[in-house]
Amino acid sequence: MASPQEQEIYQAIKQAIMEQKMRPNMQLVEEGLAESFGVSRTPVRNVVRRLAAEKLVTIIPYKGAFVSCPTIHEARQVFEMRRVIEVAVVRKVCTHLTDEQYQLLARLIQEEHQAQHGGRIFEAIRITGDFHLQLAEASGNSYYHRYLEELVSLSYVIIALYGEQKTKCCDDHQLILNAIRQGNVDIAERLMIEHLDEIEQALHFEEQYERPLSLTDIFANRRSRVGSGSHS
Amino acid sequence: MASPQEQEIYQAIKQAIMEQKMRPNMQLVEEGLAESFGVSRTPVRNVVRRLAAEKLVTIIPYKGAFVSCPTIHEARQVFEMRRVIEVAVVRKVCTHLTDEQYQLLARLIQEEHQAQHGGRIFEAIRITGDFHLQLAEASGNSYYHRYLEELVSLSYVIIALYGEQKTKCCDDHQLILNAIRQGNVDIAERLMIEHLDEIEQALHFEEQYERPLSLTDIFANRRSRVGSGSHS
DNA sequence: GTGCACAACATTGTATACAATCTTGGATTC
DNA sequence: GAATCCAAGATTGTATACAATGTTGTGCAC
Repeated sequence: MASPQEQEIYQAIKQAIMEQKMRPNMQLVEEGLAESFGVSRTPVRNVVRRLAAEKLVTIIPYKGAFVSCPTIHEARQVFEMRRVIEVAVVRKVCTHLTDEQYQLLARLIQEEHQAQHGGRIFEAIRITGDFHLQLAEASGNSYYHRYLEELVSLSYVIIALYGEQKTKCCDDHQLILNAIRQGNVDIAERLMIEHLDEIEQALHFEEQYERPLSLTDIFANRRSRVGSGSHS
Repeated sequence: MASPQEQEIYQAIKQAIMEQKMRPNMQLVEEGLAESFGVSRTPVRNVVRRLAAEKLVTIIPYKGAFVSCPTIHEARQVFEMRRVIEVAVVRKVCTHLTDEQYQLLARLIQEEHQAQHGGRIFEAIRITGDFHLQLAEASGNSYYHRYLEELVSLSYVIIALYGEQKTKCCDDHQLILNAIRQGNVDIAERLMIEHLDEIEQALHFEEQYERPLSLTDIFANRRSRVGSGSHS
């Protein structure tokens, strides 16, 4: 759809965000990125706008593009949407999973384990997402995959913001895959919901943990205090 | 998010596609559009790419952008996805529809009736879509609305391709709204599914009605015949 | 007459230049 | 010393120019 050059830039920036090399609220300056990739601003601009359409970055007119910093509220919406889509995916896949697709998913789980044990944490996280996406792909409905790709990307950012760094939920995928393999629709659905709930509940969504990272929010209640304190 | 200028161009082109002023597979030439709107190619280009991200147009590199022409297969996927999302929307809205939201939806239904009776067919179609979108908005989860907006737009194109021009399903919306108002989750869900199924089944999805409009497809089986006929 | 090569054209892809807007720093005024 | 205004800088938004690519038409060879 887009030119191969743009596709490359898109993948690079997206991966940088997902691997937390670019943290939420960090600015994406077009000229800087253009220089890094050895191209002009034009293709970079297109990519940034595409990422904005996917809500991975937020554009403020005449100010700049920033890595999105989902609020707790938005994060909950993302996981709610994931539940809806992934339940539909699981239910559908239960009825017609080919051997080939099964093998692919099983291998992903194995790779995830290996990365986990090898301490390659970002690879493990990436593969975790790939499992969900591959499952969506197996459903045969491209919209499940398309929308889930967006939601999974956002999940990475959300976990970066509110999650603890350790990831453990490995067996869940295997259990889900087993249930699907056996065509156990209701069990597979239940397991998927529990799995997603587990991820969501591992996040620090209590108010005190909110990390807005936008300065306006951080110092929102300061104004009244300034001037009343004793500054030496 | 995008500049107001681009937003205007976006709305205009999108509406033109939805009102069938631009038919599937028609090319969107950037310079032509730019001239129409009195701007340069740059903002038009951004809009076209945005529409491509929404699958409303298809870009072929170095060739052009064309109004999408969903296949029967893709159309079915769109309606499957709609069912999943809209069922979730309806179930959620059942539990917390405010009076204000109810009034808004009731008024949309009324407007739809008026447009229908007044013969303003495209307005009626537009309002039909607005009802579904407004319902999604009432759910409070912006992702329902975001994705549904895409799917509803595509539905217009699909109906343009495979549907008959008469639209009748008016009472459905009222029945759904009543069920929601009464908090009847299961009935509301059933009605929504039936409603969407009705729309889908009103489409001519039999093979003989497929209108690909891409010339390669139209004349796919011609080659063998050429030369064997008697051309005077 | 048919098939192929090449050139002209149309259209998109990319780079660059300029305009619009926001932010920041300093000078001026009180 | 504090507040305000204005100018300089930084960054994005838009327009234009040029390069890459695909399409179409024409002429030549056979």
